[in-house]
Amino acid sequence: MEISTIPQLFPAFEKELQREIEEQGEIRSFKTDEQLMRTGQYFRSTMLILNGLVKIYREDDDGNEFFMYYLQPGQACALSMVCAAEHKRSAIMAKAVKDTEIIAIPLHLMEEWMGKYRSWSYFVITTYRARFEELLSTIDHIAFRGMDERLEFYLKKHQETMRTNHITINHQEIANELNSSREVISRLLKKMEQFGKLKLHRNAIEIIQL
Amino acid sequence: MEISTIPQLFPAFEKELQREIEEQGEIRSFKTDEQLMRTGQYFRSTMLILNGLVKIYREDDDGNEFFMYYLQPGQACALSMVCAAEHKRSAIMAKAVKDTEIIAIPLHLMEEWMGKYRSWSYFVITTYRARFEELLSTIDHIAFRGMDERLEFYLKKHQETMRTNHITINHQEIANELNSSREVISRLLKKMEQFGKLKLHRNAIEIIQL
DNA sequence: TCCGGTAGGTGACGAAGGTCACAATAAGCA
DNA sequence: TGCTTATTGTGACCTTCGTCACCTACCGGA
Repeated sequence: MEISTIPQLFPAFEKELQREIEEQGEIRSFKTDEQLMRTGQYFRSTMLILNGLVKIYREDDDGNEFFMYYLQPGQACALSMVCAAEHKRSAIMAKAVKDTEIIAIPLHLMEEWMGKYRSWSYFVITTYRARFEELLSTIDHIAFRGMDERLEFYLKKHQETMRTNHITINHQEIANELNSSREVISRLLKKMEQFGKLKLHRNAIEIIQL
Repeated sequence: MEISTIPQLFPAFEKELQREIEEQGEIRSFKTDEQLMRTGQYFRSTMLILNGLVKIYREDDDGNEFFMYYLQPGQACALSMVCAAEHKRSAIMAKAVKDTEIIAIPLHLMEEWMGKYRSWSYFVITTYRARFEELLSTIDHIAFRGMDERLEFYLKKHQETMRTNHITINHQEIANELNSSREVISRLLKKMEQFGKLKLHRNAIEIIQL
């Protein structure tokens, strides 16, 4: 795993802020598939992604998990900001999809820096903005689109984020993330294969043309 | 319409900021059912609600409108902040449901105040937070719940926001806002009436017990 | 090589919800 | 009062999607 430094990942931050992050932030590591946070958990810190890759899910009471968006190195979890600040339970679940390192910023620093560093308050706002857009786009899909379009969008996102046409995943997992069922996903994938959009393998999907 | 002053609506703002808003903001009035912003429009300002009531919708390409949440006096449109700052087209539509007055803050002031007034940057972040939560709850409903639950939630929200058990609306409009069809809504409402949850009238619904 | 486990394929069926056609009311107005 | 229009009610039918049952293909280890 390549080590990325704070200055590299957050070049817009003031030198002083970068130093504070390095000194006061607590680095935590997660293995692939490990959960960074669980639904119902309380937050006492917000987290910046250093390296790896994280997926953010919404869960309902029955444990269904619904994939919302990816978090990449250099990004922060907007939800952890919301929850930390409001002393509320987390309403989402975050899972590492690669081995991942994050740096945790305690709540009191987060607040303090808001007044102290312009680049920090700008970063926080930009983070909200970006996630806001993602959520809107998610709403679009589930409100207006059918499962076929949503599946295609899901694969496209995966392809772009992982920068590969070879997706290692099984149908059941996709079904979980789209809050659907394995059979439905299998059928739709088969149809897409017939249209020449992709090729199906065991435990893997090869994207041809979406 | 009662006139609410800036200090009354935004008591947390510094005196100086309140004065700037009064001096530099541009007050605009909208009649009931008038659109405050349309999908595809560019923003050059953000808007604070002074009085009245605003509904925020997401629209798709075919003109279907999907109700997301209410904005009340003292609140701001988070989306207008996003869009204004990113020079992006609006992805949402806002409609006055009562006669409404807003005060428009030009983009450059919005940015300037971020550094100048702590209460302003706090306000902006709180606004994002609140809308973020609304969106998450919206996603929950459309991802995990059936139309029956969503209809009930919709009526509950209306009841709470308007502080009345007498809702003046027809079935077609509800269907539009939930991205469903009139017949489905009529059937579900009828069922709810049979359960004693409400009473149906022409152009109106009387809520008994939700 | 055999066997068990996992992944994927398929048909049958049902529920939810969208669509169409048309009937029944009620409100408004000439 | 009678006509017109907007609103609501209803049955038939279709599509999408979830579920169940069961089958097939493949992989990996004993």
